Amino acid sequence: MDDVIEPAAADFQLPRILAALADPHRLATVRYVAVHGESWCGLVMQEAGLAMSKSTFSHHLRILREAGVVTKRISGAKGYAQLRKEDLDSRFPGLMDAIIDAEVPARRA
Amino acid sequence: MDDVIEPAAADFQLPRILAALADPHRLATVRYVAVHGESWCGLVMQEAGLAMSKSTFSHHLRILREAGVVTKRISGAKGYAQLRKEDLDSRFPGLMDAIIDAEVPARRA
DNA sequence: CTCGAAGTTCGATGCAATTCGAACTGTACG
DNA sequence: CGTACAGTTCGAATTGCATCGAACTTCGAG
Repeated sequence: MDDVIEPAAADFQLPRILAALADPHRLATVRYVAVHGESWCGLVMQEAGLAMSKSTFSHHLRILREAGVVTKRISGAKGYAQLRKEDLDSRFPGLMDAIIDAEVPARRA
Repeated sequence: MDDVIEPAAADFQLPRILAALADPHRLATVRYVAVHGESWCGLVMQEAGLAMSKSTFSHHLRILREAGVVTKRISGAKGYAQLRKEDLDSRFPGLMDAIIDAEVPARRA
């Protein structure tokens, strides 16, 4: 069921990581787990303002995992996503900090 | 003829910039001008190892310009591309440095 | 065991990106 | 002026991406 490959840090590919982060939904997801640490996927969807179906979110999370940006841990029926900050920093120092700390354009409620 | 919009730094959109950099060809282009400074487009195509038609390169350069990553200057019949380093740094400090300084995977000749 | 919650997978669909060649515009140079 | 060079634009073909609903698995709670 879970044959998603989460690559080792040595196998990270910059274009793939950038592509994973280039989608606004995925960027919001990454920002959320960057700030809140390991988070339950359901909460991420709610709190990160992602209006999409479960299957679509699952798809996006897969992209992030296969690029090496996040890991997923399963506990019971729930899944928890976490940013692979150390691995990312080891391969691309400063990249995630720059992206996470970037000024977020004001979003009107 | 040249109605490509090069956005002001204040209008930069992170997802768009990341998407522009996510393509290996465009990433190689950016890296080249980052190292060599303002460069003639023809040279960039040759030296950056881009095996593509002129029209395709023109397309990629447009993506980079519209995202705000590079500027183009026309001198006579030739065009010269330059990285908008200051503008990029002002909006996303550390981002371009991280990307430019990233270890490039060895490419076998 | 049964039910609901949590996720994944599977088509299908619609949209966007990449690529090319051909035709065009404009510059430089004999 | 005519030729070659530099680059853009325009379809057209191919491919990939985002999205959804439906069906399925798995876990936890009764």
